[in-house]
Amino acid sequence: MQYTTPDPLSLTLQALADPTRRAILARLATGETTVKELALPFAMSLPAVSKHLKVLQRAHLIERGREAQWRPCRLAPEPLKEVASWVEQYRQLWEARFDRLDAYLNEIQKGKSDEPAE
Amino acid sequence: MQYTTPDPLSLTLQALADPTRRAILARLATGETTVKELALPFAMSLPAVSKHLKVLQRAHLIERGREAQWRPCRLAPEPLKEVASWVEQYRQLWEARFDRLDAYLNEIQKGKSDEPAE
DNA sequence: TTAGTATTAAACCATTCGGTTATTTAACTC
DNA sequence: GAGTTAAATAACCGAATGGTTTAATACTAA
Repeated sequence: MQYTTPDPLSLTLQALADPTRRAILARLATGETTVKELALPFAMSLPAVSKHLKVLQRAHLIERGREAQWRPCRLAPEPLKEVASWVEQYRQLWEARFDRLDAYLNEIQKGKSDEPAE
Repeated sequence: MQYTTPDPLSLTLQALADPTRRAILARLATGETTVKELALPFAMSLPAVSKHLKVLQRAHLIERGREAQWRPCRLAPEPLKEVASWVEQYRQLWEARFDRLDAYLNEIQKGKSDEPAE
């Protein structure tokens, strides 16, 4: 389905960048279930859901089992760790920006704004 | 460039799902700079980098300025907040999984494994 | 005005994506 | 075996992606 396998983080993020797939993960967070049941809430065909599951599986965000004619899916949240730690690198940056805005608003409050927030 | 604008979180995640774009953000975390300078580390043409910047801008992850013939880019980390809070929803799940593995390993250590980790 | 620099825009290309319908495969049940 | 159910696969489609090269735009500087 792809020429060069992307790095794991890109693979994870790309899998997460679709609302249907995130909804599937949210459903699976409440417990293992079947493809048919996963497909129920969505206005799309079963094969479409099957493809989404394949993308999630390729990103190691779900694992599949076998039980008679069912192929139950369960959440595999481990790859999310890498997403969390990647985004945490930037936390201080967005908080710094907030701090600056805070400081600016405090200045305004006091009536003397000598350092505008951009 | 797109028919229906996706939801903001999908837009952000999709923008992040490319190693070039994440590298650009990492560079911008150290300070504002120009397109040409941003393009230097990459083995691709300038228009390619320009397109990546457009994607990041569409996702509101960067902002552009104007200074003579340069269009300096600066990081706009706010959308990452939503990514952080989305992924945090799952933290207890991946930690729970670790806990279960921990418990299992403890059982093994003791020599009696009556509850295998799946 | 002309030349140079920074950047974008346009047109193109191959691949991927997200969906469809129709067909297969696999397992169960009668 | 025949029918039913669960799910995947195949073949197709239009749009988006990530890249290219070539041309245009915007500004500076001589």
